Amino acid sequence: MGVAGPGSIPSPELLEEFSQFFRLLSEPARLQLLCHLRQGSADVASLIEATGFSQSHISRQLSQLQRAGLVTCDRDGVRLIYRADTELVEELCELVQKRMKQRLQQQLDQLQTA
Amino acid sequence: MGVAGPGSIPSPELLEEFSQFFRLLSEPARLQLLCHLRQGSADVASLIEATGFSQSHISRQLSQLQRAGLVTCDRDGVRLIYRADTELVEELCELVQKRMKQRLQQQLDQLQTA
DNA sequence: TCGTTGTATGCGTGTAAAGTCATAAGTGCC
DNA sequence: GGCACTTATGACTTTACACGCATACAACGA
Repeated sequence: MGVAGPGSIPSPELLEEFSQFFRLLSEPARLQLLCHLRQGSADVASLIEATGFSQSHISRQLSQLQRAGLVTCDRDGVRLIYRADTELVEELCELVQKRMKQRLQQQLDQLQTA
Repeated sequence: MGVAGPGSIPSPELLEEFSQFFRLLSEPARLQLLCHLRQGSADVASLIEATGFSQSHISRQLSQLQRAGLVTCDRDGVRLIYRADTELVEELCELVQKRMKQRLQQQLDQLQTA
């Protein structure tokens, strides 16, 4: 039994929530930020340095991730130190990656048997 | 050790692939189609009936899902019977849902202790 | 309090993708 | 062959959002 019992369709609201979450991860910039934060907390300056994005862009993306609880921040004087809770994201990415590998392997097998 | 070794950032290409996959799930319409197909294979007519979307829209969404391997189809005469490989999607959604519950529970606890 | 530094936000632009309509392309039946 | 039916696709409009610039806001130090 999964997200909803077989035979039932999730409500539009729930579908919307799921899609909103996945939308967060559908932007390379946000995934990139999460990846950087995966290596440890970082202040905004270093994220700008690492990604090349503008300060305003990074600020917006981080606030989105923060709303979803994927990121938190503590103040260090004036600057903010961001930290990512990447456990979930890593699990999700691993599942997807596993699937990607499977698919590529299948395509490879098809080419070799042909 | 996760998607990439700690200390390394996934390549832009890999980030792009991940984000493309998540983008597929970031659209309620596509999630909805997957949910319907989760209950068993279905032809396009029934999907139109169930969702209210136009035929062309459904066709496009299904072709996107098909490219990603989340959906396959067999011919039955003129019409196409679609089938979903929803195992991955269900696992992903369960992880996300687990997280949603945690977050809501935390917020609830905060309200109750306050 | 004022200046400095760091972060958030209003505004504008550009682009990607949703969604519809009309129509082409494919499939089976006569 | 032609005809009915199902799916795919080109053209189009509309909407959502990334992204940067300028600027407002917040926090610290002199």
